[in-house]
Amino acid sequence: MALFISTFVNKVDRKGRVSVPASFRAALRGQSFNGIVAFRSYREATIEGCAIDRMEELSRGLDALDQFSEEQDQLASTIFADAHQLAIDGDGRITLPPLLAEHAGITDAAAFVGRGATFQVWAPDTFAAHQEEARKRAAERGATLRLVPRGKSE
Amino acid sequence: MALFISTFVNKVDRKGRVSVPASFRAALRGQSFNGIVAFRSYREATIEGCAIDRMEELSRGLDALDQFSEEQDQLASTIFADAHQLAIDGDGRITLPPLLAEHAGITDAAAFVGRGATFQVWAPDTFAAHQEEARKRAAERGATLRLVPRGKSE
DNA sequence: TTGACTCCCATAAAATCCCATGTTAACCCA
DNA sequence: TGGGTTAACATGGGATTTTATGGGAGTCAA
Repeated sequence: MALFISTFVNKVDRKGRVSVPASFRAALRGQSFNGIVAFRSYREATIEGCAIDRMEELSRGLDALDQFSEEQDQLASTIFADAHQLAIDGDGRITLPPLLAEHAGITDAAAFVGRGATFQVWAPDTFAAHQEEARKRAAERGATLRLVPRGKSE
Repeated sequence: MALFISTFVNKVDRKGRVSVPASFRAALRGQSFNGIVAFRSYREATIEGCAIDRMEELSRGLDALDQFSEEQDQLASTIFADAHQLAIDGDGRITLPPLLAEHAGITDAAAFVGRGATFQVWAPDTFAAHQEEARKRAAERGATLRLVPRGKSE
């Protein structure tokens, strides 16, 4: 199982290219499409990213929601409509579409943030603030971590 | 199930490398990734370590939560964003990322402390103080370890 | 032609591999 | 049981490879 772990800050050059962290590339290896799928987060100023395989799962997840709910409808149009397939070039880089970069406020650097099965791409400053906030709340509710269900293999 | 037991103090060389205790390496053997996952403890001056399998379980646990809920978001950014994948080289060593080493106050030596399914990496001095403190409090409260009943799958 | 995009190459820094060595622990055998 | 031999481990240093990152040449379409 491929996991996206850790945070990497890479530079965006004047052509809009960024190196995808090597460990993320390793997690993406062996897929039908050598690249990532990216779409705007509808909640925050960040780009959501994942492997193409993941999109299929996400699609199944949407199907499980109430077909005619407003929420389902919004998610479907937000995610799939403006999702981009970004190919990884020979040097391990992708080119950020201006629309996405703008949404995240990314100009000269991008933070790739692992989240397990998915990852996010942030403007470094924005992410620092967001993470600080998340840490604070995690510390307040330290017990939350234990609520995550364990697998049977333990 | 992999078990991390006992405490080992190893030297950190000028490149930031440390030998992972042999018995810990044995516990890590046969996983999808030959290495450890490390992240800063948010309550103490130590590095938390575990096997990648454990992270995969966590990831599955996250998937069980609502994909775009705030809770899911918070956990993901606290756990995965902060974590580092540290590969074990041919000589059984890992390289400590400066950020983590700094958080734990580790400079020229590191104490690997087994905790069963996980372990911690401390600066030896800090750990000695911490352990002393823990013993004192355990004695005061007459703390006991209660055994968790086994599941059938084990 | 101009702009956007894709390859390809160059380079510096960092991560990784490889080998050598002293030391300790395990093993074997008479 | 004692002593010698091996094997495993921790640790240092050098060599090699990978990464991130910049720039230029070629391609295609409007």
